[in-house]
Amino acid sequence: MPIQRRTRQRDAVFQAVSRIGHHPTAEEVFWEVRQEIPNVSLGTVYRNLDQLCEAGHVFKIAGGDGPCRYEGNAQDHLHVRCPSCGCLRDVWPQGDPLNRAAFPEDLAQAEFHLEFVSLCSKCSAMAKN
Amino acid sequence: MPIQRRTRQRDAVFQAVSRIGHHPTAEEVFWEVRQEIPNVSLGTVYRNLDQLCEAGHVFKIAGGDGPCRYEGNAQDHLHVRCPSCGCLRDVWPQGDPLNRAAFPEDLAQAEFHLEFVSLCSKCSAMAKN
DNA sequence: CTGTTTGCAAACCATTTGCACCCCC
DNA sequence: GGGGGTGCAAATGGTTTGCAAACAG
Repeated sequence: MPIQRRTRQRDAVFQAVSRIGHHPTAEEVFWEVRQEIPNVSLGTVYRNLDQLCEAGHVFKIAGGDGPCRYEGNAQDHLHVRCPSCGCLRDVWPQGDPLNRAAFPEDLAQAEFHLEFVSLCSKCSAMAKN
Repeated sequence: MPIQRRTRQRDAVFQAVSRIGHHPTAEEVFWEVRQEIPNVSLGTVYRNLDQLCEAGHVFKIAGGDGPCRYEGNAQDHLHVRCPSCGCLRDVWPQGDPLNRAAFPEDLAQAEFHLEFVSLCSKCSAMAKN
C-alpha cells in the first residue's frame, strides 16, 4: 500500500468532486480539473479518484448502465437513479432503510447497496410531450 | 418494436440460463449454448439475452465490477454478492425488505435495487489460510 | 417474399496499465 | 536519489453494431 502523497492533481480532483456536487462522472471531473490544470490526463483523474475512494474521502457509485459516478460526502443517504438520463438524486431516509426482520441473521452486519429507480423530473416532463 | 420470432438460438439461450441456474455471465451462457449449437456467436447470445430480458423471461443483474449476470427466475428474492469472486447467492426475505416508513411517499411505488455484499463461503475460507 | 435473426469482425466505451520522465521528501 | 505520481498512448474487457447471408412466418 503506497503512502499517499499530496499533489496538486490530487487536491484538484478532490475539490472538483466536492465543488460539482451532483454526482459527476470521471469525465466530468476531468473537465473540471482541466480548468485549473490544463494538461491533466484522464488516467490521473481515475487514479486519484480510486485513491480518494480508498482513503474514504470520495465515494464511487457504480450500477446502472453508463459510467460510474462519484460523490464527495458520504453521509447516510441513498440515491434515486433516473433510468432515462442516469442522473442521481439524494434521499435521506428516516432511520434504518431496511426491514431487518426480513433477513437471516448473518446479513445483519453485511454491507448493502440500495437504490431506487425513478424518472427524474426533467425526464418525466419530457416523456409527457 | 420487432415481433419476436422463435429461433433455435433463442430457445437454446433461454434453456441454458435456466439449466445453469447459478447466475451465469453472458460468456458462461455462450459456452453452454455452444454444446448444442457449435457455431453460435457471442453477439447472438447477447442479443437474445437482451430480448429475453425485455420479454421478462430472463433477468439481468448488473452492478459489481465484472460482467453482468443473468437469471431465469424472477421470484422475489435478493442477492448477496461476494466482493472477492463476484458470485451471487440468493436470499428469500420474509416480507418487505424495506422499512417503508424511512422513505418519502413518492418512492413507495418506485422500483428499487437491493443487494448485500458479503464474502461467500469459499472466499472466506480462502481468506483464513 | 419481407423483415428478423445470425455469424463474423470491427467498433465502442469506460477504465486500466506500461512506460519514461518528473517531483517531493 | 528513490519511490510514488504524472502524461501519454496503447491495451483491456464487456458489450454493441454494421453488414451480408440465412431463415422464419
